[in-house]
Amino acid sequence: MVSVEHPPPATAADTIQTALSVHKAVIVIGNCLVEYKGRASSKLESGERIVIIKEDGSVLVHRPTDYSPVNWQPPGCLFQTEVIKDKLKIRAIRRKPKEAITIVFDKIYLLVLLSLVDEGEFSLYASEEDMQKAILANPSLIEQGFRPITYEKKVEPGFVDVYGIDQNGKFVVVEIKRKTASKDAVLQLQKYIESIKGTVQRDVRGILVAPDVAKGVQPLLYKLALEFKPLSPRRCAEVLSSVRTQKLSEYFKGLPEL
Amino acid sequence: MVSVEHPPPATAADTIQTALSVHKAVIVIGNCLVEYKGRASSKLESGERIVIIKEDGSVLVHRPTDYSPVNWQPPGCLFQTEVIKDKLKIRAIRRKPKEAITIVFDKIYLLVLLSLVDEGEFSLYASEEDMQKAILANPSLIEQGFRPITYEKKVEPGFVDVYGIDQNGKFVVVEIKRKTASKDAVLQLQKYIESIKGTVQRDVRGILVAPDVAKGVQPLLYKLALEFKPLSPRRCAEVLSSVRTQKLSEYFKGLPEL
DNA sequence: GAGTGGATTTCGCAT
DNA sequence: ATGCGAAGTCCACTC
Repeated sequence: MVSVEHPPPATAADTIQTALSVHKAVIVIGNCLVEYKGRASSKLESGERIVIIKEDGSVLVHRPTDYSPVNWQPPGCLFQTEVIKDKLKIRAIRRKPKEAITIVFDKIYLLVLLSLVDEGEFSLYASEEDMQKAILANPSLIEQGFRPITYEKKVEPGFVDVYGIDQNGKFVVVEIKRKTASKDAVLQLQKYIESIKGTVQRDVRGILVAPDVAKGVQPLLYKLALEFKPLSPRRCAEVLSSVRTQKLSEYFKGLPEL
Repeated sequence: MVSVEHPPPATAADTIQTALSVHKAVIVIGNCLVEYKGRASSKLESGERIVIIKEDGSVLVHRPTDYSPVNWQPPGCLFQTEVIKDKLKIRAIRRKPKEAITIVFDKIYLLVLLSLVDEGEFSLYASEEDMQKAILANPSLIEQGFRPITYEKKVEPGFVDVYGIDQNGKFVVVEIKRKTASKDAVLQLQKYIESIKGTVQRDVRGILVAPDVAKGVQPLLYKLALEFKPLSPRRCAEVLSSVRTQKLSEYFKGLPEL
């Protein structure tokens, strides 16, 4: 790791170009302008920012506040550095979609060159997929006697999260949301049920699984004769922790055949 | 701006705590573990990363690749630093939703303290809102004789982007997408039309405005008797550039009353 | 404070 | 490659 305070622009330009060519990451802190043209266009007037260029060719321009970068470029950019009138100009270009950002520094406070090594594994729990897995692994989370038949079943308007039979032999369509379910979720579920009702003779129940429902959703559920089963992603992650495997399809093994 | 290479953990802890208390930004580069618990949970094993803590209490943990941070915290966090067994532990906590990330550094390569000043104005062109404005300012972008009546009109399933009358007095519902329109966009438009047809006696046309449509959308449009008007955000931004005002409502002024 | 929809969304998976 | 939907989405705006 190399860090240089207040490097002259020419030095900075060379250093950055070299670093990028050997796939090192670069951090530049200083006063700059940014322009973007591509899917949209943007202009950012002069100010002090943190710019990160990663070894995969992604770019981030961060202002002093906010979670999200004010300008950026996803991985895969080509770079070009240049000194114009004592200013450092960095241009990052992407094909497909064709777009580019141009960053012009008139002051550079700090330049950092890095070669980070990061083999650490990242695992995330309690996604919607985890909820799906938990239900397949432990169908009684829905209700006593529920038996899943398929997951991600294709019906005309889209894909049903989980599809199964209840203890009375009725078909059950399960729609899963990891957050408070909105009106949209209910309408989606309704669409699936309509679609399935058109193809089978049996009764079809619809169950919305979510930690909560938005206001005004409860009456809608009642009106459409759909059911709600409260279930949090956290709870699902716990249930899953004892039987966690890799793929969703693994959870499907051994489900009762219709 | 202060940058320190390889600071001892105790010094780093104090420095960071002080910096955060006076709302300075901090960058820490080193080898760390990250754990997150809140809306979901995650664990990130040991590796070298760039951590940015901004003055507004947002946190970013960046790996050597990728546009998006592997872990983060939106603005408004409270911080706590600590040294345990020669390791620097940083904890960022947020209420509402209740969540926290914990970052433990066992090696610190670089510590940077910053007080960035950034008053630069940011402007973005060619968003979906720009397309809406362009159409209101120049209705013939849709077709000869089209007259907008309202925008963001509330109908049961949601909001209609632009609503108007064609030269034959038929109602027109316009759905705008700034990217290739998917099946979803068409179904949304269809929902609006159904809803409006239920309340008026006149014919209602549906026009999907987008730079392009996804494969399989064309037949769907035909089947539902909807129309497609190709229009790019870029083109709209150009049209708009000559008449750009501030608010969407400004473009609505002087629209013909029904 | 909750609900709704856009984003230069990004990301991942399936076709 | 394209399409489709989820995301610890974030964010701004409305009610």
